[in-house]
Amino acid sequence: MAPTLKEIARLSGVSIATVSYVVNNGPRPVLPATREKVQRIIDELNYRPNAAARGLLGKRTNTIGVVFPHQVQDIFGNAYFSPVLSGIVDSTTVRHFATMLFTGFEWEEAELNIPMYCDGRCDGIVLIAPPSPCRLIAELESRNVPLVVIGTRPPAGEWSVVDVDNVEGARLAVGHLLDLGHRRVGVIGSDPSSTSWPERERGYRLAFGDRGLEVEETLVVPADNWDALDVAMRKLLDRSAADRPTAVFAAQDKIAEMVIRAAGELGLRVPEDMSVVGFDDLSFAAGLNPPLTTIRQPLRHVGAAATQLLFDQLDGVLTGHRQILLDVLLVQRSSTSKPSVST
Amino acid sequence: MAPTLKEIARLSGVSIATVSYVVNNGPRPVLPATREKVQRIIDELNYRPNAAARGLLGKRTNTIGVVFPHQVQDIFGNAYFSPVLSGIVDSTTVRHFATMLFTGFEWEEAELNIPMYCDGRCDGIVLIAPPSPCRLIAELESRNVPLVVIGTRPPAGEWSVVDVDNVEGARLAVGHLLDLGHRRVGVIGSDPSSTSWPERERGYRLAFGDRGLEVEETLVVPADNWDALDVAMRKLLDRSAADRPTAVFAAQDKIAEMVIRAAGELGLRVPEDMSVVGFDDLSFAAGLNPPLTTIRQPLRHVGAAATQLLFDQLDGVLTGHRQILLDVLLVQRSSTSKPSVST
DNA sequence: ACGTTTAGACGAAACGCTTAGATACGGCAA
DNA sequence: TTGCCGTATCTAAGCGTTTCGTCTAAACGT
Repeated sequence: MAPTLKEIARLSGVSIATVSYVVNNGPRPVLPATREKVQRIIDELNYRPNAAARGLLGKRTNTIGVVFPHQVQDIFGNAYFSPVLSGIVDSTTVRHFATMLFTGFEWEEAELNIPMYCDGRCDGIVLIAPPSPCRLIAELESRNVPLVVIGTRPPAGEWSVVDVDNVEGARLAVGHLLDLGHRRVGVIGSDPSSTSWPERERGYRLAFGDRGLEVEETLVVPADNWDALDVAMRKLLDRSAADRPTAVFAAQDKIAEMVIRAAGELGLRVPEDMSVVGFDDLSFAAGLNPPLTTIRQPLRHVGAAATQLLFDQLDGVLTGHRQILLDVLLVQRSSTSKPSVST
Repeated sequence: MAPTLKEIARLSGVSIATVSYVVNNGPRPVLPATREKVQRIIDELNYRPNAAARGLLGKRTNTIGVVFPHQVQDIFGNAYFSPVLSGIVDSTTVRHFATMLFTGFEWEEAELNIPMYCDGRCDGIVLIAPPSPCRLIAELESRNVPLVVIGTRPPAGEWSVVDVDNVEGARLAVGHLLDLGHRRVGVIGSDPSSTSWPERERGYRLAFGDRGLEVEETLVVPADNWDALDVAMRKLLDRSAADRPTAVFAAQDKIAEMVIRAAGELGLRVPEDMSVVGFDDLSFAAGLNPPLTTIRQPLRHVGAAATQLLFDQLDGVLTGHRQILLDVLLVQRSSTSKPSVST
């Protein structure tokens, strides 16, 4: 059985208060001789203060919770979640915090029951990509649980958030296509469960505006949900050569993959007949055929920044909410080229 | 702030003991009328019992810890760890347990300091692939922390373990090669930090024995460590055509990948000039060129079984240690074929 | 009508820790 | 000598639970 303060106190002939002072270095002075005597016993018994008892005092548990309320088969194979979590764990480990994982459940389940990360085992929560209007966030805030959200922006600064600069990323991606000489640039996207799609669409429009060009509205093809994507894609690609876009900005790498496949089925070569740009730079993007030009998100950094923000909140360095937007990078591979002259 | 038992008791006009009985359904009877009254207040305030306080009573914290004491860049990209963890999290979530993650540190660090998963925040620990003689395991056992180890077998049943049947897997892999008609079958392996290599070598020998064949000792090439692998590989492959094995069993997929590359550099085609079998069936194996014939480990299942074993221990269903060996599967892809007749 | 059982509720101890308040004691100035 | 102060230590309260022992009053058997 694990030794306790009382045990140490008994063995070293002092009170438990004194032992506590030794363990925590103060806040009261301890005679060096006493300190050393107590420390020896502590080392001998491999004593570790009980986290539950400490937590009970309203003190820190040195634990943060990571909540990813989605059901995916192999969650850790998930190309988005995995590097983000990696960034989080790195940061917490450095500070000798533990990371608690809550995942594998449906979102509704978490909304309904007050979930277990509200029961005081965590000092704070990192919530990854929750749907946007969200009772859970309100609940956590009302219980004063320090909270940082990744990827879901608040309508009006109601919570702290770390996200990637979606607008700028899309602007970069589409700008790249326009600068290559493309004019008929389509965009296809969908992501009802997150705030990223509208922003990426905005970036698309900005890229045109930057260059004094007009957006051709028939080339903007949002899909209400993931299933509607196939239909949307046909709508965009299955046209006469004149109507067809010469380049497509897919708002996610996964969609880009589908676009490339669909193009192939229609007998279009990428990039000769059609350029494709993605967004995310998930791990599979470089392995596509052709390797995908895309926007790289600094996902590990997103995780690290969120953790840091949470720590700042815990330390009281930061009060109120803060929004952090991380920069994004255009990665040029082989799925984009100048439009063929035959246009 | 989160509501407490006392708060609920005050609001519903009963004692905290009664509220506790309501929350936990017994073990003492409560008048239905009282129960309902209390329950209403509980629902209203979204009360959740404080985990720390419960933990303090020597009761359950409903948390298990997962320890993976290795430093990898993208730990969740790790093809072994990721599915195992996935299996663990699935199982814990079903039982409404939380999963605590300890990783990102060097093994020595964990050995030295008594690490934080010994401080009572977890009901039990799943330890993934620790090095074999291991102070930490002893420490945990001495503190009566329920423990299940994945992948590292105890010399003599000192701890509970879940592992894949390495012997049988290697036997299957090598048997496959022998049954194809290969006789000069090499084996190359290394994994000083785990117990799997010796077992896989044993399976290799058994496959020969099963068929009344003799092992050619010059074709058995262990490497002391990961760096020595390159040398070992040359030793095995860089020979005259007559001396060279016509097939190689690589004790890990990663090694198989290296073997295929090395073969290419020597001008050997796989499988025409040399067959290669791996072990693990990590996610990249199917994507190799050629797609790798290998032994599939049921990794998610390993995680799930370990968790179940831990739960059994927690429930007192199981006392003492238990060893679970999971079955393994030969996955035939294109890196193996009959030996060319020109032999 | 009496003691005995039982259902239902309460009071309080205990879990291991932190910390504010109390105490003991030696040294110093008056 | 007395009083005061600072230092080192101790005592004890309290964190939010669970649970055991106790208490009350109604139900029971005789």
